[in-house]
Amino acid sequence: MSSEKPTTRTRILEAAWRLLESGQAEGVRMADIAREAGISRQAVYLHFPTRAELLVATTRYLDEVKNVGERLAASRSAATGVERLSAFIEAWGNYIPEIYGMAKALLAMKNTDEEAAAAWSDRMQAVRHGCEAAVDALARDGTLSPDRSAEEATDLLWTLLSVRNWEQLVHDCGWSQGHYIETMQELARRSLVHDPG
Amino acid sequence: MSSEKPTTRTRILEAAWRLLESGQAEGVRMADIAREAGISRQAVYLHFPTRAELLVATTRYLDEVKNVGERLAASRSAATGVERLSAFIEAWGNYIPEIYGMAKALLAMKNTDEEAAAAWSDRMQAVRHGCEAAVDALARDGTLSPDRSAEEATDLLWTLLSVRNWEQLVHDCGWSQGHYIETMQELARRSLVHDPG
DNA sequence: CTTGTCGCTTGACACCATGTCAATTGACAT
DNA sequence: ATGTCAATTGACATGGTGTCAAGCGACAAG
Repeated sequence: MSSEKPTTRTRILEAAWRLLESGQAEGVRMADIAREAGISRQAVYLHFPTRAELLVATTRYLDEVKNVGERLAASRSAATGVERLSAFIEAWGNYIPEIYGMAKALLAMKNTDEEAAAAWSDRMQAVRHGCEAAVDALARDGTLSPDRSAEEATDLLWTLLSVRNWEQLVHDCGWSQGHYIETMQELARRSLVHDPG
Repeated sequence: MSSEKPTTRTRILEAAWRLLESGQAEGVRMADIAREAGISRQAVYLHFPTRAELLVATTRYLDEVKNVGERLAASRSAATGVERLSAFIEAWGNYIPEIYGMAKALLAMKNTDEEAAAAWSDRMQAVRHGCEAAVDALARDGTLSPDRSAEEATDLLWTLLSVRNWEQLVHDCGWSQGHYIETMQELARRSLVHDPG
């Protein structure tokens, strides 16, 4: 029942995803997406009023298909705050490369498009909540570094785990994904956890 | 002799700077800059062939006027590696807000314009060299964290001190400039320095 | 005083991507 | 047959960048 008849809408979303995923985020025009989906440029506008809304919808589609929620299950079920922190970093850190194409496109639109900015901010707030939950777990254990408030710690962790930082370390500096994850885990531990051991 | 007759070129650069500095980085068009400089739009093109080259020139002009080199003098003359690290973070961290308008505009163009990307990368490499020098000073003192190579440490420090991270903490999270500096210094110490204390 | 040229102006225009509009086609249902 | 729905075709408006050509005023040199 699932792969019977992909609707045009879905074909557009998958086309957008495919193009964005494979580099050149900035070069993806409405006409390109239409061609990739095998329909006319105007047909795209019948389904999505603006480029921004198409990108936003693609983001949601990705989240649905990739099931972000499930990914974070491990981090929620961790026994201690420290373990939870590490699990969260691993889960989110490994999700970044999968959404990187999308993220880049959305990030680029953020400058000019109000809605794209709102959409991105929305996604990032979700990540921030994950950070907050991890920090709260530390606080409950009494392992949160004493010279940092929960909010500050959340801000810091959230910033540390930004897509931009991932991009810089993995793409620009050539770090492996594994090394990125390990280093972020260690960095978070050293900067947020009291007496990290 | 200095403020006798500002050349048109200089007036363009100052106009661009003024507009970029005061927010709305994305909304600064060639026509706006021309109007601000009190000349015709086409005159701008007589001095700068493209928008990208104008932005790049403005960046260089800013660096010249603000004299970045001098700012880092304090960090170079620090006695210990740890002091040097802190001084460098303070110097660069306090420079960021002054170039933020420019940076934002250049960063936005990076996606589409080859030359803007190159110019930005160039500026950031300069910052990276500063990071490298600080890390090397730690290594010479024997205070560089043993489980990190000099290059890794440089990558990490450089990423930590990115304009994007400053933007997120100070703008999005509402941190004060002072708090940003202190936290970055502490974070760098905790993650790069062996037995920080 | 004329001639040249330099820096700038004016205005028209090409280009390109987004988004709009209107008329048309083809499939499917009733 | 008729209606409707999704999609097509092609024309067009908009907004910003960058190009081009003609003209103009000031200043220098013959």
